[in-house]
Amino acid sequence: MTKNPSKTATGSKKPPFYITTTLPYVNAEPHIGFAMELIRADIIARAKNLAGHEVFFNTGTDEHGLKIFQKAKQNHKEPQEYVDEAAAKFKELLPLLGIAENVAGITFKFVRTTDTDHIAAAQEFWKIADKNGLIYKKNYKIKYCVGCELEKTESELVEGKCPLHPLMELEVYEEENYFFRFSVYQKPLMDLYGRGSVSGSSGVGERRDGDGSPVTTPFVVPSSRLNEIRAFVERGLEDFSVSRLATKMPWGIPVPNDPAHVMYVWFDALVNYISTIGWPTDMKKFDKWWVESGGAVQYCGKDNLRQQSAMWQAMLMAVKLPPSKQIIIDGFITGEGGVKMSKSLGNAVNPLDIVKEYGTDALRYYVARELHPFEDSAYSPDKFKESFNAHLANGLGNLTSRILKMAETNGIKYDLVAEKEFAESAEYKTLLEKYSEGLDKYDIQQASNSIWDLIGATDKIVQERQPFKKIKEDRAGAEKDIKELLARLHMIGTMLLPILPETAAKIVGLVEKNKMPEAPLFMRK
RNA sequence: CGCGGGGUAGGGUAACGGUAACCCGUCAGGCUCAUAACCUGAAAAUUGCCGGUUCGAUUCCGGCCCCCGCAACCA
Repeated sequence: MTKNPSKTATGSKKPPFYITTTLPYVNAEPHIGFAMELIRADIIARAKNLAGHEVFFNTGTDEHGLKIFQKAKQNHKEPQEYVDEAAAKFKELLPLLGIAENVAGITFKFVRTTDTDHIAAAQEFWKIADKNGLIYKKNYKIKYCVGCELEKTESELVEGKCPLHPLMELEVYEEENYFFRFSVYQKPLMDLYGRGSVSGSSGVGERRDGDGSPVTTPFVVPSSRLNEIRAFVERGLEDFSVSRLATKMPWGIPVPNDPAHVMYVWFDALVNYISTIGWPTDMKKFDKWWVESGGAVQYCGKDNLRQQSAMWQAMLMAVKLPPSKQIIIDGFITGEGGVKMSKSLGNAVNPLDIVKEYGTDALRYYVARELHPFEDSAYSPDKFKESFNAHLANGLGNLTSRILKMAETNGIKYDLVAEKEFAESAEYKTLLEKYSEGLDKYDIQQASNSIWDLIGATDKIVQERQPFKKIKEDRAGAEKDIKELLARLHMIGTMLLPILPETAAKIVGLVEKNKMPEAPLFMRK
């Protein structure tokens, strides 16, 4: 088997591919950050599917825990009622973002941590980890600020005091909790990070893709995040609490054989990555999507680095399951000037407002090309509008109009001979390499840039060869030019398929039917 | 000395030892197939500060200043 999917011989089966987002916690409205994560995962899912892989695409909602319990109470609702409504809201987002819910070859799943099969899976997971000796009970010191009437974590304290009530002594009491033996996984985790990394490959038990080829990209992408988690694990790990007293916080999955405790939400939520693909009841399905595929590619924000790349991996080891395939870390979307987005600052952006004004593909374009694939990026309405006008209206949309107008009025049709010729050109090969390499590295911006390189080069050709003028004295020459332009446009549409599915399908369709768009693809704003 | 990332034209980014590149915006010219779109050209950066290594540093080393995450049970 070859490592490069594009080199796989026709007919040989490509391994299944599994990609997932994190499950957003439903204590707040869907925000732009989650929309971004979903769009990116969707682009990768579609691209893999188009490249011939069968794809499983998972997303959903995380619905247990104290914050949700409190939020439900605030709204005078039962927790279940509250999360049902919240989950529905997140689900509504999917079609507006153009998520591949109904695409042939992509199995889409929206998992909720309150689903009965997820609850059963989380309990089974706990039982196995417990049986393997990785869960134990111990007294846990709680620091309680009487002033706030709240428990305080170490990170909330300033010099050992509650910053809001620095004159009051914290009450300390002990509570029995279950703990996970995270500490024993320091070495195994370091090994995991070492393997498959570009530089420090150990050569032993390398991570393998479903077809047996070694995974050559780092376990955590980008590699700066891999360094970060490595440094964190290297400093030593402490066991972490994985339960809460049900009397204090009943909204969670009951701990097996101990109804006095519920699972801590992280422990519960992370299991979704395998419960969603049938573990532990449908092991055939699980094997396909977790074992044959080489595990999940997990998109998450940088605040999730530890949970995804350390805690979850250790948990998998505790139940003797193979690790995830890769963790892809996103940056955050910030407001203008890199200021954190927040409701209180009033600079939070609702993805639905953008979709309403500009359309689904415009938002997808912005995420794909204007946001840094791994670092923080600033969003501003002005920037959005500028890039929309420059690249979607003036760039892609206008190019489509001008080429199809020439083709339609002169009755010149797209044909495969011209397309084949262009596909064999050095120009196209270079672009395609940039495009595929970008997608392989999860650098969606690079992949998108290659398409806009082609758009720019094609605009230039129209200007230089002037087929609209040439047609008057040299019909054959102009026809050849226009056929090449049509081939180029067709190629642009094809490359755009995973990124702007709706627009891409439209372009491909128009070229094949030799029809000029009835209305501009993107109206200048 | 907690850990990590970063400071490059008006804005956003790239290059990472050898004339500082790209996109947006601005200005001038060209074209008329196209969505006042498109093409060409120009202006615009002493690459955070100070010192060192080097024939030569944005790029390597040391120090300093500033910004942004994280610092574990916060989902």
